[in-house]
Amino acid sequence: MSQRCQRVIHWFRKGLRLHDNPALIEACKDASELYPVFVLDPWFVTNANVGANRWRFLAQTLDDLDKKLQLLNLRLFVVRGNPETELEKLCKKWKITKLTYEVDTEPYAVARDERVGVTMDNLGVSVTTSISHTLYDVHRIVKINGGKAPLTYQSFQTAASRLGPPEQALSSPTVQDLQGCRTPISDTHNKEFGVPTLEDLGVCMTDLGPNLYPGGETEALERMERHLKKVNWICSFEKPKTEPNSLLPSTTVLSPYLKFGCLSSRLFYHKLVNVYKGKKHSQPPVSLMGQVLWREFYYTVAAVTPNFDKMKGNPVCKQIPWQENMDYLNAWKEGRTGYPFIDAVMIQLRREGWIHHLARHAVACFLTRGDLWISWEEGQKEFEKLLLDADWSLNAGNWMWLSASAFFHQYFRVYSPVAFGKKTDPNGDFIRNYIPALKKFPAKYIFEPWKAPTTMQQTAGCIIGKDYPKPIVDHDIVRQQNIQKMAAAYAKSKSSNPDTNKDNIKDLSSKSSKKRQPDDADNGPLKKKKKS
DNA sequence: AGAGCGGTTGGAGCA
DNA sequence: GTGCTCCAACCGCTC
Repeated sequence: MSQRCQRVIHWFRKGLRLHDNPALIEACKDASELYPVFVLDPWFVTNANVGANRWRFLAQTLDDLDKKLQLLNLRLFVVRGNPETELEKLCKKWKITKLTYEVDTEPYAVARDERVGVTMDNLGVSVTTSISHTLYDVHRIVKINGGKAPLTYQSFQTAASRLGPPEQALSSPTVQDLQGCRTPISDTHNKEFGVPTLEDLGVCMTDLGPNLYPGGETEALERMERHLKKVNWICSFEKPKTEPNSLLPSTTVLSPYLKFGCLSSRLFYHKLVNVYKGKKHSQPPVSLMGQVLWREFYYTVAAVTPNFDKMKGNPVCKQIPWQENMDYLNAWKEGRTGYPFIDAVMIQLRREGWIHHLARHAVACFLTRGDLWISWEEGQKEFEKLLLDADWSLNAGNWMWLSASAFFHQYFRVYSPVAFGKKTDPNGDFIRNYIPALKKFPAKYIFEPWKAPTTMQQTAGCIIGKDYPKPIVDHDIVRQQNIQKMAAAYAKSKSSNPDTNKDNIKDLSSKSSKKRQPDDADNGPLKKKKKS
C-alpha cells in the first residue's frame, strides 16, 4: 500500500463519471487530500455553441457527479474561469502536489492541456493522465495504419483489430479505496463551488424542451442496463434498419452519455461482448458494437487531421463551392422548408436535443448536396448547438460524410425529403406530432401537402403557403442540378491538385510520429515498404 | 501499378 | 416484405 502523501486535484472535463475512470483511481491511490474539480471554461460559454438543453444536461450531470462523490465523502468543486489560471490559483491555495485528468484528443483540449502542463511544471505539480474516453489510444491506431488517418471504416477496423480488445473497464472507487483521504470542505462550499443552476448559466428557460434524456452517470448506467436486458434486440440490431421517425427512439440514445463520458465506451463495449457471447449476433459496421467503433473511427481521424471542423485547410475534405443563402439556412434551422419530414426533424432537434441518426442524414443531405447547397459547416454549427450528444469529432466527421466531402463519395445517392420518411412512417404520425398544422392532412399528402387539392387543404384547416410554407426548393430540379455541381467539384479536385490531400496527410503523419517518437521507440521506426 | 472490389443507411420500378 | 436492376459512376484500398 502506498503512503498517502499527495494533495491531489482530479480535473473532470469529459469523463464525468466514477466508473472506468483510471485518472480518478490514480488520484485516489496516494492522496491525503483529494479535490475533484470541474472548470466551467468561459471559452465554452462564448465560443462553443451550447443550447439550453445541453446546458441542462451538463448541470444535471455535474449534480449527479457531486452526489456520487458525496457517497465517497468527497465533494465536487465547480469553478468558473480559464482552466489554466483557475487551476494555478487552486494549486497554490490547496498546496497541490499532483494533478490527474483524462486525455482529451480535441484540438482545443490538446492546446489547453499543454498550457496547463507548463503551468503545473512551473508549480512543481506532477501531472498524471489516462486514456479512457476512447477505447484505444487513437494515435496507436494511426501508427498501425502507416501513420495516416484511416479514411474508411474497414481500414480503421483492420488497424484497430491489431490492438486486440480494449482494456477492461475499471470499477468506481470505493470508500475503502479512500480510507485516510479527505476533502476539506468549507461552510461556504455550495456558494463558492456548488454546481451551477440554469439561472447561473444564463440559460433561457423558454428554450428548454421536455427533459427526455436527463444527464448523469446514474441515468447513463440505468439506460445502458435497460437496453442490455433486451438480448434479442441487442443481437439482431442493425442500424440501417432502425427507424428515423418513430415517436419513441428506435435506438439506445446512449450518445449524449458517451459524449460527456457519463458512460465509458469501454464499459459498453465489454457489456456488449458479454451479451453476444455464445449467440449469433449482428456485426460491425451495422451492429451496436459497430456503432461504438464508428465513434472511435471519427475520434481517430479527427485527432490527426488539421482543421477537421472546416473545409479549408482540411486535407481529408473535398473542396466544394457551397453558397451562402441566409433565407434557406434560416428556413432549414427553423423547420420551415416546406418539406414536412425535414421540418419535423428540425423541430424535434430544437425541442428535444436528440434526433435519430438517419434523420440527421436526411436533414444534412437536404442542407448540403441534396437541396440547399449550403456549406456543411453551417449545419455542423446548428447541430453543435442543439444536440445533447454534439461531439466535436463525430459531428464534423458525419457532416463531411453526408455532404460527400469525405469518407462517403457516392454523391449521386440523394435522400428524398418526401420518400425517405414514408418508408418507416407511411401515415406521417411523426410529422403530425411535431407539426400540428399538418395534423389533419390525409396520409397520401402529408409528406407533400402542396400537392393536396385546395378543397382538401381547406378541410384540413391548413392552406399551404399561408398556414404552412410551400417548398422553398423543388427537390426534383435542384437534386439534378446539385449532382452536376458535385460532379464538377469532384472533377476539379481530381484534375487540379490530385496529390494535395495525400501530401498533406503525409506531412501531418511525419510530424505527429516525430512528436511521439519517445513513446514509439519500442516498436521501431515506421517502415515505408509493406512487403519485403 | 492500375483494375477490381466494396462501400452502415438512395430512389424508382418491377418481379 | 424482399430482392433485383437501373440510374450513372464516386472514392480508398488491395493485390
